[in-house]
Amino acid sequence: MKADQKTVEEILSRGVEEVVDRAHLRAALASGRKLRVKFGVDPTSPDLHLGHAVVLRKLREFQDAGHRAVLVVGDFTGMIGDPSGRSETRKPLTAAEVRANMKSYLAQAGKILDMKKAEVAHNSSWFAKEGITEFVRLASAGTFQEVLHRADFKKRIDAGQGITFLELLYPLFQGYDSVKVKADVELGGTDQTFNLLAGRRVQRHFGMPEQDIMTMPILEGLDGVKKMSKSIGNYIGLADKPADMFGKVMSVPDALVKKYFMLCTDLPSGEIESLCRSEKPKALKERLGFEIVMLYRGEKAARAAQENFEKVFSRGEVPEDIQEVRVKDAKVAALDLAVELGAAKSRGEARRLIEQGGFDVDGNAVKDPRAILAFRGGEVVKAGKKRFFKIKIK
RNA sequence: GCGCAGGUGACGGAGUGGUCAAUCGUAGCGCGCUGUAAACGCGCCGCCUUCGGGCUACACAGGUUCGAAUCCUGUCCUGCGCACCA
Repeated sequence: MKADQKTVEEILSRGVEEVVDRAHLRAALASGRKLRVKFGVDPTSPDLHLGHAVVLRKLREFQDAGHRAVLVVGDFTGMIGDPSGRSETRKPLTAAEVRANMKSYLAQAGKILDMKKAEVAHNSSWFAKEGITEFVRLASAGTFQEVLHRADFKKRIDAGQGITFLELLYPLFQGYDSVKVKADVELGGTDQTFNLLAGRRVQRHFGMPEQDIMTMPILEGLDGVKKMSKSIGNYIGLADKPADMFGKVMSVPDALVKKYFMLCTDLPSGEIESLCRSEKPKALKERLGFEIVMLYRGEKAARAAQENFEKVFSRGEVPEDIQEVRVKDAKVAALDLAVELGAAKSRGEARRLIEQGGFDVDGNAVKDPRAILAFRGGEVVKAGKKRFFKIKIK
């Protein structure tokens, strides 16, 4: 395996926040040696989004350069819960939850990684076996002060919140994974910096060469401020329908478009630069949406998504494929229909939606919750700006 | 274990016997403007309602009172201090 210098530099820089030890990793990449690149998978999230993809895409780059991707499923550490960036103690997962999450996770990761060439390890396979002696040895790999100086712990301490022993130990456990899989490199988001560095320390403690670490920027979600995350709901899921994916990209604040291009598409950096200079924000963002959908769903789906967007949101027409909903009766009160369609969580919310003009049938706003609507089938009901339902009579 | 402080809606955080379904901010939702951007404006934001109102809520369980998120008792949970070094 011969790595040309350009590839090496691309791996080291594109969408990368920090590399430790940079010179060492550069040399390792240039050496032609096949590196073991570790990535820790959080078993709490069954659904992947573009934020996860940032790191996975980097991992894919390593794969393409001939290196070995090693996914470490944190099924054991998942029972502890990574304290990184957390403002409170996490509740542990059960074994069954972890299993179900991982199945779905790995399937989605396959859209980015070459799973045939990847190695998947579960850290329960060693943690469940190790004895207390090994635990004691591990527990002396780091110091208390070190951990307490972490910004996220400091914040919790200042805020008067609790931190459990287990959380304190988390970085060491994760570092131990690096020992067991003999990692040469470990990837993660910048929020993982501390844990990744702990991996180096633990490896040294166990008499092993230290891994290099590489951190990727955290991708902000649709709100443009908070980290993309499922629980906040500001994410673009890899499993989202093409139209949704495209639409969500369009709702990303302009300021983030360039970052998204760099981290979420395959366009060369130079081309991104010139596009950003020449294109208007809207056109630029459409291109971004197209590129992203294409990556996960193919060019055809990307075109369709873009056309659908033009049609529905630029021209205010009805989308192509609307969710068809069977309705029990041909005659229903607007309020009952809104609830039946799932347009609102409660009757009160549905009432509000209707009264405030956010509910219409074939383009005609219905403002009276009690209005009786008669359907023949095929009518299109719109709730808010984005949700459409096609009525089908049973 | 003892002492102190505290547990209020998605979150932050008011309220400390009636006028409290609970001020305010954030988030969210709808409408408007627009490029499903940003900024801004208006409205909404516990559940049900025949729109009169009804019901359930302020950790949990009891109690005092005509009346409690507000007072008392117990339980659970959280933080801080003390308890060893002094």
